[in-house]
Amino acid sequence: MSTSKKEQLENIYQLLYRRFGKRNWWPADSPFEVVVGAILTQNTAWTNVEKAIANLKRADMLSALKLYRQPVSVIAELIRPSGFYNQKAKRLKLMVKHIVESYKGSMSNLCNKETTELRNELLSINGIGKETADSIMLYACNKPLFVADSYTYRVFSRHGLIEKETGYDEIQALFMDNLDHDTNTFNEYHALIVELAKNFCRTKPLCDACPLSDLPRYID
DNA sequence: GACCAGGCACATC
DNA sequence: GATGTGCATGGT
Repeated sequence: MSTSKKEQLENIYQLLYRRFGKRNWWPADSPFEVVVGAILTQNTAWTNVEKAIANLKRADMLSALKLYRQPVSVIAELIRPSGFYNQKAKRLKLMVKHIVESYKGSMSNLCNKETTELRNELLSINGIGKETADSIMLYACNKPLFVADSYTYRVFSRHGLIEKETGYDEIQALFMDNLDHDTNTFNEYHALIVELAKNFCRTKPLCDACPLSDLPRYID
C-alpha cells in the first residue's frame, strides 16, 4: 500500500511549513506591485527585480495610471536592472493599458472578474504566460490557483512525483486535483517551494541538492 | 569569465 | 507539435 499523491503532497507541505514557516508572500505593498513584479521576474533573479521596483517607486511611477502615460522608453530605463528591459517595458505597458482601458486602472475591478474568464483574458495579453497570469491571479487577486514554476518542476520531477517531461498544466493539475482549493494553501505552498530552492538549489546546477526527500534531515 | 535566474513569444522545421 | 533562439542585468 503506497502513499497516495495527496498524502505525499500534504506531507511535503507540512515538512516545508515546519522548516520555513509562513512566507507572507507575495513580497509587494499592493496588488499592482504584484503585477509589476510578476512581469519583471520572468527568467530573472528577484534581487534584480527589487532594484527595478525601487526605481519605479523612487520615480513615483508604481501605478497603472502613471505608467499608462509614460512612453515605453522611459519605463525601460527605470526597469533596466531587471534585465530584458526593452521587452519587459513593452509587456508592462500592454498590461497597464489593459488595466486602465478595461478596468479604469483599478486592480479590484480586474480581480472582480470570474476566475476562468480572467485567466483567459490575462493569457491573451502579449507577454503574460501561464505562470505570470497565475501569479497575478493568486497573489494579487487571491484566486485559488497553484503557480507551477520551474522550481516546482525541478524539485518534484527529481524526486519522482512527476514525470520528466510534464508540462505546466499537468503540474498545476497535480496540485489542484489533490489539494483543497484554498487560496492560503496555494499561496504558502508555492512560496515554500521557492524558499526550498533558494536555500538548497543555489550552488548546485540543475537542483542536484534539492533535498525534498531528505527534508527531515534538514528539519531535525 | 562562465553560469544562472520565480518566462514568454516567435521563427522554423 | 516540437525544438531553438532572442531578450539583458547582476550575483556567485
